[in-house]
Amino acid sequence: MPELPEVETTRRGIEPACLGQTITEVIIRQRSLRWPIPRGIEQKLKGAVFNKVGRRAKYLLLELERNIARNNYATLIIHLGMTGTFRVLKQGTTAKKHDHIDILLGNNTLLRLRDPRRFGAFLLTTEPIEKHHLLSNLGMEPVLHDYTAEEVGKHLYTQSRKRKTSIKSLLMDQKIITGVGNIYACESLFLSGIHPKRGCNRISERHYLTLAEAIISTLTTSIKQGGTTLQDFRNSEGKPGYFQQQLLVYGRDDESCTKCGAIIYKITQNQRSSWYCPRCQH
DNA sequence: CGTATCTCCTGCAAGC
DNA sequence: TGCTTGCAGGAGATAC
Repeated sequence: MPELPEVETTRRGIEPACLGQTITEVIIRQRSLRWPIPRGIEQKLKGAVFNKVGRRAKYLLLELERNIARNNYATLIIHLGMTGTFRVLKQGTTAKKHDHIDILLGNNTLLRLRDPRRFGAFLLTTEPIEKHHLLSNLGMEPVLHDYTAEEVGKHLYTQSRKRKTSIKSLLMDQKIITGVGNIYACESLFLSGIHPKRGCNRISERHYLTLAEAIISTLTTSIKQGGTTLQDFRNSEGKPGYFQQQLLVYGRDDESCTKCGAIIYKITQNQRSSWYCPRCQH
C-alpha cells in the first residue's frame, strides 16, 4: 500500500525518465478511479512537457509546460490509492488487466498506471497547486521539507493539546501531519514506546520529540529501502521495496516482540488495524 | 469544529 | 472443488 515512502520511491524512479520529455499520446482504458478521469484529459496532456516531478503528502505532482511563451502551465495530480503503481516501460509492452493509463513519451518509453482496486486518482489542474482543494488543507510534511525532529515534535504537541482523539488517530490525520499511514504510524509508535490508544493530549512534549524522531527515522529508512512491499507495491522499475523485512510490529500479531519477547497484539481503531507490544508501549 | 462512520474497489484467504 | 464471506485500506463525504 503506497504510503509516503512508496510514493517518494516512485517519484524518484520516474523523475529521470520523464523530465524534459514530451507527451506524445495518452491512452486511458478505465476512467473510473476514485473520481472519474475527466473527459478530454488526453488531448490536454498531448504535447505537454514535464517540467518538474514533485510530491506533496502521498500525491505525485507532475508539472507540465505546454507553451513556454504563453506561460501555460498545468499540474497532473496522481494518487496511487491502495494498490497503485506507476512504472516506466518501453513502448509496446503489453498492457495487462488493471493497467488503466499509459502516458507515451517522445523517448519511446511510457509511464503506466496500474491500480487493481481503483482507489487512485488522476486529475489535471491549472490552478496554483497549493490552492487545489485536495492539497490546500494538508498538514506538516515530515520529510520533504526537511523539518527537524524538534519542529515536528513541537507541531504535534501543539496540535494535540485541544484534541481528544488517540495518538494513532492523530498521526493518521493528514491535516495534522502528512504521509504517515497505517504502517508507519504503528512502527513509529512502537519505536517511541507509545500505546496507539493513548489520548493524544496526555502525551508530554518530551515524548512528542521522541515520537517525531521515530517518525522521521522510520520514513527516511523506508525511503532508503525503496519502500514497503506487502503485496502490491512496485517501484517505477517494477521492483518491490524491502522495508517490510524490518517491520517490527505491523502485521506481526501473535509473534514475539523484538525488544522484550512479549506477544504482539492486534486491535482495531477507527476501523483500522493497529499492532503494538503490550509490554513496551504505554 | 472535531470525531466517528460509511464509502469507493478488487483480490486474497478462510470457512463451509 | 467451489462457493460465500470477511478483510485489507487512503481519504473524502456525510452525519452528528
